[in-house]
Amino acid sequence: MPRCQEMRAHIKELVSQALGYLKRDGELTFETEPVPEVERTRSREHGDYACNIAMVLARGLGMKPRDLAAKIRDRLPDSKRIEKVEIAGPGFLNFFASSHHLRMVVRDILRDADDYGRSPAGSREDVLLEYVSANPTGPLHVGHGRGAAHGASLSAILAAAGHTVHREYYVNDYGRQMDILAVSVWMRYLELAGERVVFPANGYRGDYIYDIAREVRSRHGDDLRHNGPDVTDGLPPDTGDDGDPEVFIDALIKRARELLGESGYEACFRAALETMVDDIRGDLDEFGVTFDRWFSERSLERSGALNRALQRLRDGGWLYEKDGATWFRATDLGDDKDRVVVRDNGRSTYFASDVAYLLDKFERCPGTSLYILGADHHGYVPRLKAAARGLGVDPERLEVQLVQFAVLYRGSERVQMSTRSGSFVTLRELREEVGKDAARYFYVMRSHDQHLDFDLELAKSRASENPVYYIQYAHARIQSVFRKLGETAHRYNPALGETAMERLDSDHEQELLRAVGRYPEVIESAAERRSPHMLAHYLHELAALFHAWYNNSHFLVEDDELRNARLNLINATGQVLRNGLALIGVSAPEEM
RNA sequence: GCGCCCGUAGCUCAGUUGGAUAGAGUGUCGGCCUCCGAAGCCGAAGGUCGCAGGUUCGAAUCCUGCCGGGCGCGCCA
Repeated sequence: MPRCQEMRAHIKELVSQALGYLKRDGELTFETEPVPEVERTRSREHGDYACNIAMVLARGLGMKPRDLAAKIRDRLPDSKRIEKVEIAGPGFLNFFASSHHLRMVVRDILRDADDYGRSPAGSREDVLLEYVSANPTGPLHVGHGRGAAHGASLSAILAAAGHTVHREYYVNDYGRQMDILAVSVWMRYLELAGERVVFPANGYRGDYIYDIAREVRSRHGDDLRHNGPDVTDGLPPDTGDDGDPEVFIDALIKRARELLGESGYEACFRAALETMVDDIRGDLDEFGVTFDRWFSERSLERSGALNRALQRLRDGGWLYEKDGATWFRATDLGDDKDRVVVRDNGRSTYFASDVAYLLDKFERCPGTSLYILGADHHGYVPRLKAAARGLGVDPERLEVQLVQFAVLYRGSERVQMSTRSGSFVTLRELREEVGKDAARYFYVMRSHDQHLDFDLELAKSRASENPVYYIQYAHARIQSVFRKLGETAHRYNPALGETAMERLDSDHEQELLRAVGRYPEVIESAAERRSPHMLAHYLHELAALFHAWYNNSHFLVEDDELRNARLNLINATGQVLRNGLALIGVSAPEEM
């Protein structure tokens, strides 16, 4: 158990005991046992921890808060971890940590090392996170990047806080878009084979389609080749006055299935799907974003999960037939309209798959199922909640986190994001330009429900204005001090430093001690609020405290005790920076 | 029209679920390298927390109504 959590629990216990004494002696009476809340203070002058119990209870007891606070303080048991307790402001009890406590914090960090700040695995509920889940119809773009960075960072933070985490990518390999992709590949294949065919207006036009087509050609030769006229004759017009690209592409898909047969069509389809999923997986791997499972939408039908989910809704009386389709009575469950689950052509909808996947998640994960969605999907939330209710699952177990868009800037100039204009749009290009570390940090440095202005120039800057370099530089500087130490006659002696921790009495040192001790609370809080940006901010703050101290005083002094005490503190600081950066997928360089 | 999100320093944003004198970065201005990495530090200036009510010991935070911005309302995925 991290010491700071113990500290808060410790103070709560002290206050509870004091209240108990007051009650026993008949000085106070409560109807229900009060539960004290203890929080970190904002500024040093208010001590380290504050308790507002006197303000909460004063009214019911007909007392002035400060008077009550004084009574409580007088009965607080002694603790070697508390230096003093003051009454301040409207009635706060301010607790000042003793130097003994601060010494323990550094010792714990150095002892726990990479595990400092981590709670025991499995000590909290299971959480299944689904993130990215972009359609495998093209490369990931910078919009997906934020969801990926957010999901990966949050997963790591939740795991560090003791949750058992399941990370999943839902592969939409079932719908019409995939058919359009398959046909796009086939059309390029025909083009490469020398057939004269006009590419459909609604097809996927990216160069990667040619790559896949070439792959199909090298594997199947001319086996999938058909004459141009056979492919397009008799189809409705694609473009022009009475053309309709939507109608055309559907007809083309039908024609492709007829001409190619099951196995030929499947060849194009599988080549397209596998290439795209591999590409996305590789892209995310390089971004430090990984998954425990890539969940195939198609598998829901094959495994019977789809029918099982629909049957469950039917059993609950939530399905009805109308206009040849099967509808889900979502309006009775909080949604604003009923939803089709099986179309009049007999094919199930995307939403039906979602219901089945949702049920599957609930069955596999006993805790919370967390969706990380782009903000443009917020309209989807009520129907997911309705689905949970319809399945007979507590909708509280379904949690949705909406991630707002990222807007790219080059300096003050906004980067137009258009596939057509060719101005860069893929995540891969972003990584290549600014690097993985900067991209990961920038994506999570703002609250997920806030729009993000992503400045490419700033992300590439190698100066303190760039928060990533600023934090990494603090870490590199710390390692540099130890390298420098190696060039002197002195050797680092942590045990000696530990006996002299009370020598760290300057404001800079005290602030830094407080900050490194706060780290486990930051993890806990960031996990609870599902807010990786809290960690990003904390790391910047920690780096700032270090830089200020570094510029203010010298570490490699002649005094053996003081030098080793200071080395202990910067060693602990480096450890915390490393641990925190690891959670948001940013490296902690030894030198820069 | 209905629904969701957002309005905090010139700009970009925090604000520990209702606490103390609202904080960082950046920009502007002024300082600091004979010294462990100046990729850094110190200081100054900068605010009607969109507006108006309400809730209470206490509101940037919760409630209501406006104003302004973004997004969503398919038998698409």
